[in-house]
Formats: sequence, C-alpha cells, structure tokens
Amino acid sequence: MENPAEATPARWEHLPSWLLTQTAGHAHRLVSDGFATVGARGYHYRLLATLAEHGPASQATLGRRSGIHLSDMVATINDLAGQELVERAPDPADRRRNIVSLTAAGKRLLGRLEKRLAETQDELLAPLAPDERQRLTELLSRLLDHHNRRTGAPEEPWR
Amino acid sequence: MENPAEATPARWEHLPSWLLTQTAGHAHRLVSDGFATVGARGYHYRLLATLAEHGPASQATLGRRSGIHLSDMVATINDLAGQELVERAPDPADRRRNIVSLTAAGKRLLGRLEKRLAETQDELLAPLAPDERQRLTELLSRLLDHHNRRTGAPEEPWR
DNA sequence: CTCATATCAGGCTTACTGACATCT
DNA sequence: CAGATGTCAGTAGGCCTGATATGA
Repeated sequence: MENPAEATPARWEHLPSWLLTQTAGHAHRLVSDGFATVGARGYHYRLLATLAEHGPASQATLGRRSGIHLSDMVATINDLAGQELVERAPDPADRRRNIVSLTAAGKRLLGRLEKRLAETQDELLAPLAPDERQRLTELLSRLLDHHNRRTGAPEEPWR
Repeated sequence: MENPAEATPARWEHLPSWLLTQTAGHAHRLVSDGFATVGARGYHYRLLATLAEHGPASQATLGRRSGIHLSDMVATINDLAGQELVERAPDPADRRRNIVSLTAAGKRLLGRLEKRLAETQDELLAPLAPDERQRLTELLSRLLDHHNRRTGAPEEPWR
C-alpha cells in the first residue's frame, strides 16, 4: 500500500471484494496506529473491553465472548498481565481455570483506547456525509449478519 | 470466525471499522476459497491479470502495476513459472531485468480464476438488492479513493 | 557515484490447527 | 470414560523492512 510508483489501473479495482478488503486495510491501519500510540494492539483492546463489559471470567469464556482464539488468548493475557493491566488468578472452584479480571490500570488504558477508536472512526469515514455513513453502516451490517449466519458466529447460544 | 460457542455482543460490533474488517474477512475467505479450487492464491491472480492487461514486463514494473511488493513478486513468479503459467526470460537490452510474460496455460488459468471471481462477488453480495449493491460499491469507492490519496497509491504518475 | 533491479531472509497481525497435560 | 481448560508450537496470506549483489 506504500508503493511509491505506478498505479494499479487493474481489472479487479472495481470488484466489491477488492473495495472491501482494501478499505478494510485502511481501516485496520488507522485503528492499529491509534492503538499503537498507547502501546496496544487489537487483541488487547478486545480483551479489555470484554472484561469491562461482562466482568471477570475464565480464559475459555473470554475467548468465546471476544472472538479471540484460545491459543491467542494465552499470549494476549500474558502481554496484559505483564503490564498489570489484567490479573490472572486460579479459580478455587475449578482448578483447571484461571479467572482473569481487569485492574484499575487496565480500565484506564481501555478508556484511552476507546477515545482513540472514536477518533479513528471519524477519520475513516471522513469523506462521507452523516446520512451516507449511516447507509454504509447499515449495508455492511446486513452483509456481515448474512455471512456470520452461514459461518459460525451464533447469536447468543449457551451461557 | 469459526468459534463454536458464545456470541460476541460487544461494544465494538457496531463500529464501522469493525464492520469493514469483518465483512472484508468474509470477502477474503470467499475469494481465496474460490481461487483455491483451481490451486491459486490472490497474488497469482493479480499477477496473471496484470500480465494480461498490460503485456510482458520486468518484475519491478509488474510490482508497480499489480501493487505486489517486489519481495513477494519473486516468490509469486517462482510459483507460476514452476507450473509454466508464466515465463521469465532475461532482457537483452538490460541485463538486470527479467521479462515476464504469460503462457497459453497462464491465460487459461486466468480465465478460470475470473469466472470464480465473478461467482464470488455474487455470493458476497447475496443479501443485497441490485441498487443496494450499487450504493455500497459507490460508498466504498469514495472511501478508498480518499484514503488512497492520503497514503501512497498515486493515480497514473509516470509510465 | 547513484540509481534500479532482482533476490533472500525475516517480521507483523489476525486467524486458525494440532498436540498435549490437567482437571471435572 | 468423555469433555473442558490452559499451554505451546506451528501454519497461512498479505503486507512490509532490511540487506545484498549486480548492472545501468
């Protein structure tokens, strides 16, 4: 995306899938850069936000709630626990489990991340008028719903 | 995305950046799966399509035209040349260069890839009516244009 | 000398796969 | 026993950085 030369006047440029993946690339970069200014990444935000929303939980439960894979959960918690942003304590009721919870520092970081995130949305949608933003959001939601139903991602099954 | 359990009723679910990256994820999976049925990947398609559109060229030029990084260009051409889908010949006029060109087999594969691609677009936009597809495409194009102008990706500069 | 070209080796992020030991 | 939990190791795709050798 940083290619300094010739353009890409290519066939695929008008394909919806291309428009989608490319704009998503920009969106992703904006969000990541925003997070990076406070030293975090996407998974960090998602985990912190999930904890803030539903409270402490085991890693497996957090994985289901946040959509983060269990294998990635481990590293994500390691990162955050290393900075004392979350706490990992053994569950006395079930010795397999760790109960992860948010610390005060974690809450503060989450606040900063959400501020960045809000700014980012505005930057992302800059060229669109409010009603256009609304329409885009709605169309994307319908698309996402449709495909989520066909592939995994249930609505609110058990627990 | 294949998580078999709990949903993600999370805060971030309504954010445009989330909707965009998630739908793009679905789009990417659909396209990749389509390409995979004929044993190719995204870079393979892009290179073949670029060759078909502009004709033979050096690797550096192809990189600029296709948006594929020079480092990845090497491996991509290796893949395709190994299956005789493209040909890599030294440029007699400039001994640094390789001139890459499409073979008949490469053209045939490209045809199959484009068929898959068309099917994929339809699958991707399935839940939207024709006029909605149009609107989505237009909004995404405006977004992409805006951000491409701010970050690299010139229009048709030199050459 | 500088610049362009091709190559190689590696990293990054998000997602996922498989294996494993532990515990319910 | 089956099944859940946490951990570790590794993959893949697209994008990117850097170092290098060669030739214009």
